[in-house]
Amino acid sequence: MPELPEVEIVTRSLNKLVRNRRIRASELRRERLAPDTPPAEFSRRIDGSAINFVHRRGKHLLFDLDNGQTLITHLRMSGRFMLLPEEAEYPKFTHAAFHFTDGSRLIFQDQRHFGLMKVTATAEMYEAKELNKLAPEPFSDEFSDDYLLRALKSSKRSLKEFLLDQTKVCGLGNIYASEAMFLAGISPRKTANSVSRKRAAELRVQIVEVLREAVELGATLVPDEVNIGEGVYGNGSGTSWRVYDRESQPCPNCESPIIRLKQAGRSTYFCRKCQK
DNA sequence: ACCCTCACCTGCACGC
DNA sequence: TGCGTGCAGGTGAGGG
Repeated sequence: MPELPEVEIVTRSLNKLVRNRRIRASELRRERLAPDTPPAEFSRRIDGSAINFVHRRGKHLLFDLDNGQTLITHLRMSGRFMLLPEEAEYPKFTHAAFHFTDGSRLIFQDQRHFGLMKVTATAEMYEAKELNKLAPEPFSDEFSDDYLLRALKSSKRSLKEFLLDQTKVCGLGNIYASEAMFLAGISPRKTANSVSRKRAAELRVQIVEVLREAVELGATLVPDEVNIGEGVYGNGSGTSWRVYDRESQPCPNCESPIIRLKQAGRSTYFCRKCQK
């Protein structure tokens, strides 16, 4: 389910729901969920600790524990956390479970099995391969016009592919990449290094804006306390995208039909008239 | 570097 | 009803 805004909402929800709860026992039920942390080690590094704080880096969720360890999680396409009462059965595709001392359980459920976890020392977590190459956070000062322009100039790929590269811009996925390019009026087919300084500045503004808007919409939803982050995409009430998933529908600006194309095997949506 | 395809999985919507 | 096809919000690997 995740691009940056959804992960941000999940992070906030988890902080409200499980911060300070103590994990009596953890269960890595599917080993390949955490290829770098075998089940016995997984439990040894987690069990008995309390969750100090949950934060986010790019699309990764980070659970800081009070024993100096951090659980790094990526939801990929279909991963989700659920907070289950003591008596509830595990849903299908439950790949990890965290049993709290109060009897409740946080479980990680992932139909498509793409999600990933890893336990690392908190002090070293930003050196982990999952995090050490990520681009600056879009909401930080580091994500400046100069940064983006320089990154763009370093790449000959299409702008769409550039925006999906988490080492160049982090947090965008297939939906918000299309949305940001539409708002900035730039064609997804343009080469990254052909974007002018002026348009790069506009693109930066729109990337931040599209993400900020989505976080805000997500934050207005009544949180589902079992299925954490449920309904966050499309602000819970059907799609609200301007161009994404709107092939052949009228452009919100000029009414000409939205085009769908394939780039690197993935759908891109844009308006031929408004995006040059 | 780049580009492309495939792989990892399941489920759903569609057309026949 | 069933069956095949293509698609899905993410990424990493491997080959050219």
